[in-house]
Amino acid sequence: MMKDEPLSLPDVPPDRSATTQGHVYERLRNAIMLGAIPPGTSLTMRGLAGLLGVSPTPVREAVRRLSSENAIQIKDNGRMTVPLMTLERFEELVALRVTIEVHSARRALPYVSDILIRKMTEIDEQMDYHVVRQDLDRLTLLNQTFHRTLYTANPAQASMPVVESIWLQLGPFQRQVITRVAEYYQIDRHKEILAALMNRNSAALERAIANDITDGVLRSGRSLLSMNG
Amino acid sequence: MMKDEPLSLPDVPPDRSATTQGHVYERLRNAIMLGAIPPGTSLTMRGLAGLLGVSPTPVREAVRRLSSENAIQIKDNGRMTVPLMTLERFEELVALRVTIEVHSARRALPYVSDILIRKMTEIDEQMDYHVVRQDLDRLTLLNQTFHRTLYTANPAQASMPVVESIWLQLGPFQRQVITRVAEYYQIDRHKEILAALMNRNSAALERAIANDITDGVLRSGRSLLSMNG
DNA sequence: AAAAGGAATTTGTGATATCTTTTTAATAAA
DNA sequence: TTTATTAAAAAGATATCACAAATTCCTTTT
Repeated sequence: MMKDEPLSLPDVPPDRSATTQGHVYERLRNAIMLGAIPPGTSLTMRGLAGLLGVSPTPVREAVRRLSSENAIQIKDNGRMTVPLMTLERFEELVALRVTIEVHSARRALPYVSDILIRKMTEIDEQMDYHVVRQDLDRLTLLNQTFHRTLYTANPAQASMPVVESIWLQLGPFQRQVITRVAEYYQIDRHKEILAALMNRNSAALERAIANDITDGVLRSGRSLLSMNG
Repeated sequence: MMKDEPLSLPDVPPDRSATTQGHVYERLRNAIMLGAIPPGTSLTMRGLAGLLGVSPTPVREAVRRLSSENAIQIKDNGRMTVPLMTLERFEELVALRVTIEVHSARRALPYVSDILIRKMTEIDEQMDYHVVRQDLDRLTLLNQTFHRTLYTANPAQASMPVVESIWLQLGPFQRQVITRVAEYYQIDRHKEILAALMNRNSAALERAIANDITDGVLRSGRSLLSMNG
């Protein structure tokens, strides 16, 4: 059905004492998140194993994990793909992202310290730097770090795994968006978020988070999907 | 650390053409959801494999999936447990449940048909029946079916896996709550939900869903956790 | 009797072998 | 040339094997 391609997966820091399975998981996750595996590509256990230089066993385990996060779809015949994006699915994912991240931000706010705001400000400054360099992969990761830093301020938080899963599902498609739509990152929105944090203003924070996601992702993604039909 | 126990996992319909790994997953998932595996119990791959009469390989895959759903915790040494519940974690999970289920209900409403309401009414009637019989396992499953039926009315819905994951994390603890707190199921709330659906009243629906979760789960769970310290 | 040391067992992890199903290819038929 | 048929290759799934790390249990020492 689909032409075979070389498909080189980006490297990942040679994890210290991690298991092979864990390393394969990180590697695949990173590749999916950054769009290195085009949605629709047919993947095989043995193919991935060969590509990564390991046996099928750890690949199988890593893939199971990713399928539980809905990052990889396992079809009836056992073959796997990164799911294709549709306009409907996209809008659902973005709506869910807004709901959960607003929730996470609201519940993190009481735990936000000046030190944390400082840390987030530094991340935002790094982003400004990489925006100039047009380093899209780095920007994607830094943007996630920015949000993650906020949400995990809440020590008992239970929503982070959910957020990560949604990021992962949006990732492969996001990459297409970013590549085509310049000025993707709405840095202004990050500044809004930081301002709301400094004022400990929950309503403003929720608005800023929602706007950050909506403006950055929704608008550009929507336009790309409706172009392609 | 913890005394070994027989630990018998409830049976599960001998899935038709499912894989061993899939069957093990369903079996473990069911056992966790229904509280058959006491939180804190130390589990081993080979132990589970022996218990289920299969080799360690499919067990490993099933366990990886469950750990991705945060239903099983894999410790540094590779040993596994069903995570213990704390008051903080509990409140976070319930809050997240409310947020996501309200979201899911709101987005499902436009797709709700009279036939769907009829189906949900029938499920609710089954619950009334099992409340009398005090069949707690059946009630838990029926309650989930009731909610799932609503949320999946939205054909593009992306939140169901998240909801299922939260149910699974709440499950083992829920079971303790149910066992001790009689009259757990607030059937009245289900009637409220059905009424809101019939009126296609989104605000009322969101209120009913939130109340259903809060009254049923939060109150009783909270009391149990504060009793135990 | 309590603590410490070390061997034997158990366990997680990963690779390999085997079996069955699915794909792919090649060949034959129309 | 297109379609069917069938044989070969590849792939998924599971059990088993091998190995290193962790745990358990027994012995020895204090």
